[in-house]
Amino acid sequence: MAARWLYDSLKLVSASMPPSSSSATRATIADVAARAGVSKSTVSRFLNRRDELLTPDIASRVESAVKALGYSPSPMAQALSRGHSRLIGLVVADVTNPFSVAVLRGAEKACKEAGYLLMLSNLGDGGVRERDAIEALASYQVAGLILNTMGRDEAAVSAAARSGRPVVLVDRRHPGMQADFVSLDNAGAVQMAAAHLLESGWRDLLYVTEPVAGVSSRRERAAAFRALANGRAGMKAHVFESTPDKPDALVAALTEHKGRGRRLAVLASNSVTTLRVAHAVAALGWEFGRDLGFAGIDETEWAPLVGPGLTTVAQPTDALGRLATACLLERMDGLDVPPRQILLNGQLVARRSSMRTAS
Amino acid sequence: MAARWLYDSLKLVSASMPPSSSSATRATIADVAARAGVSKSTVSRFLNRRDELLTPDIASRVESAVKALGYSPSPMAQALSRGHSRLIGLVVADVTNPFSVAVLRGAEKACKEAGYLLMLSNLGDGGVRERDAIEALASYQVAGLILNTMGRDEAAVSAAARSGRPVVLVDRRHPGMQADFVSLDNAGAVQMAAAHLLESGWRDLLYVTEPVAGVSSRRERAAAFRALANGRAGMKAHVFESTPDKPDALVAALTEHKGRGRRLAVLASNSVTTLRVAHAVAALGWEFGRDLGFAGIDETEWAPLVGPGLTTVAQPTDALGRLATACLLERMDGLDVPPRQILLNGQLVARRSSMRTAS
DNA sequence: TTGTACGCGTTATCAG
DNA sequence: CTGATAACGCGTACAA
Repeated sequence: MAARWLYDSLKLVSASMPPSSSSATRATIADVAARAGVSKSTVSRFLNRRDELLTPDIASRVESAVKALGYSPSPMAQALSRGHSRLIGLVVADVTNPFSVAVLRGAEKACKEAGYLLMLSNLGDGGVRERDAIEALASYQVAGLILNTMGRDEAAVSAAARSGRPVVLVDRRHPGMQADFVSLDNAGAVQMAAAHLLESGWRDLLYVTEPVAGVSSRRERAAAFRALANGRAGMKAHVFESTPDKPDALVAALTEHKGRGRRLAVLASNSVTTLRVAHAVAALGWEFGRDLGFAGIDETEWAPLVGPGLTTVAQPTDALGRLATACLLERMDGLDVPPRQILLNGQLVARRSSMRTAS
Repeated sequence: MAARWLYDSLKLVSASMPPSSSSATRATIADVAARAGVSKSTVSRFLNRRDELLTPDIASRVESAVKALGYSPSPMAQALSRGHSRLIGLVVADVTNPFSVAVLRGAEKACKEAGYLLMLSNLGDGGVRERDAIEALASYQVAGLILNTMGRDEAAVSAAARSGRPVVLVDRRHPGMQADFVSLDNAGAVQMAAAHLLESGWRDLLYVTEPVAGVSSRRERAAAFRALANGRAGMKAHVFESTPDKPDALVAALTEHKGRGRRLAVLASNSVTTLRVAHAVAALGWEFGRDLGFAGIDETEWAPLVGPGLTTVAQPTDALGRLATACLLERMDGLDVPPRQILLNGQLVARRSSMRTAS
């Protein structure tokens, strides 16, 4: 009875308000119900499951009430009620990395198209652990998680599992995590770049990578390079792990390997190492194509502008982002198959850094 | 009475569950209350307003219950109840722009430190209007909005106002929007760069910008350049609006202005135009420092690597992002002063593109 | 087909 | 100082 009274009073209040008054507070489902002279459930049903038969009369009344009030449901309340929101959590190891941003961009587009919003969590160098990021996101009842992380945090795996939400990994695998995986075909990309360098006449290849420990994509690319090196005769191949703190080491490695022959080319693991190599080459006063061959994974807007132009393998970043989202959406939709693996091909963008110039 | 019965049964249920059982569903405040043998209100008070005196005994009981259950409140439910979430909405015109990403990074850090999460909305080229983005974010009860947008959408202003949340504008003003504004000191940056070029011996300055229509930062920078040009005698100054679709126009403009004298330098409005100019220069076979002086706003990781190194004015992107969030936090905290304007100084990074080389 | 009543997890207002 | 109870806005069995 008390509830009944309250309901009626609500009805009066909202009915006595000017139709499209810009009241400080947004219209609720109760307002719509009152204005249409029906119950909240009817409005809810009309909004969610239109297929369920509704009396045409009532349906149109609700419809016009919704329109008149400019009503749109509160995602928060929906999330609380349904147990999950229309939010997708994205954990990125480093938003500074152009690759991550490009993927992010693709994912954001796909999310928006599907009516989802993106919650972003960046694990800068700062202390925030992957596990915490995942839990923070999960506490917002995200519908799913896209992870592009360091991949070392063991606790992250359990946190992700505990969240009970579908997860998709991008670029970096996470041992033991039950999730779809979307990535560049790393081995293929490395082979493509290396083959291109060899065909262009370079004989000694130096693979420059960030420390591979713990990061699957780095490990896979380096492994592919090594495998390749073993396969071919008459080619020298070395791997150098570069760290940001001591650029001199890279310069030293470059000069050392160059000394052995006149056909040294560098294969850089990604845009970060590409940058380092370019710096080292500048410091040495060398020129790409003449003193050193070069190809690197990751296309960037500046690749054409450095030296004579840098040869790269472009990743399909947009597709990666979109596919990751697509996987998630399928899982949310109930798809129940074993973890999938989606590998996309890179595309070689040949520029002059890989072309041998008269010396 | 019915409620009482329900409450007791709940107590039993949760009490009969293994303490740290990984139940599928997270612990709620009711679970904690039951375990501690107190009411939900008490737990809530303990969590939110510890200052209100609590009996030590009860406090410790609640504390241990919280710990035992690994309880943490549901932000969703809190938002529903409080009327606002611990979410901050960020609308970016173009995540592809490194400047935006850098700001985003600073903002994300500051948010995380303050216990807020970032909801991202990118307005790619795609049809999504600013207004829709703001409304989508607002519907999630965001505590505040950081806007770095095109600034043309009139509807956005009203949408932001209607949201009732504090707003801070970054880099781009929005006419009529009641909000704090955080940005580079555009006039100062342009003056700094121009002065540097003139001091370095360049006499004819060409300012290259994206179309200024509707974007405040572009307009302000261009205006500053024009003002400067009027002030100094013996210096020629022109403005060129570059569009992405026809790069030839830029090449033409460059050759045209160069024809008039031998001391032409370009001042690029941001990293986007810098890229375009670099492409044009490459196409012309010119060399920075010898055939053309150059300075551009926006420091990038590749600036040192293009040609002899590009002179730039670095924006304090991280500070911009942090300050924007700080403004927001203050407003959320109730600060009620007229819209503020925070202008930060750029920093000149002199490289060889601005140094005249023997020709 | 439509309405009632309750639950989702918190906070806040009041009694006690 | 603590506890019952009503919101917050919505979805949904269940009843009618």
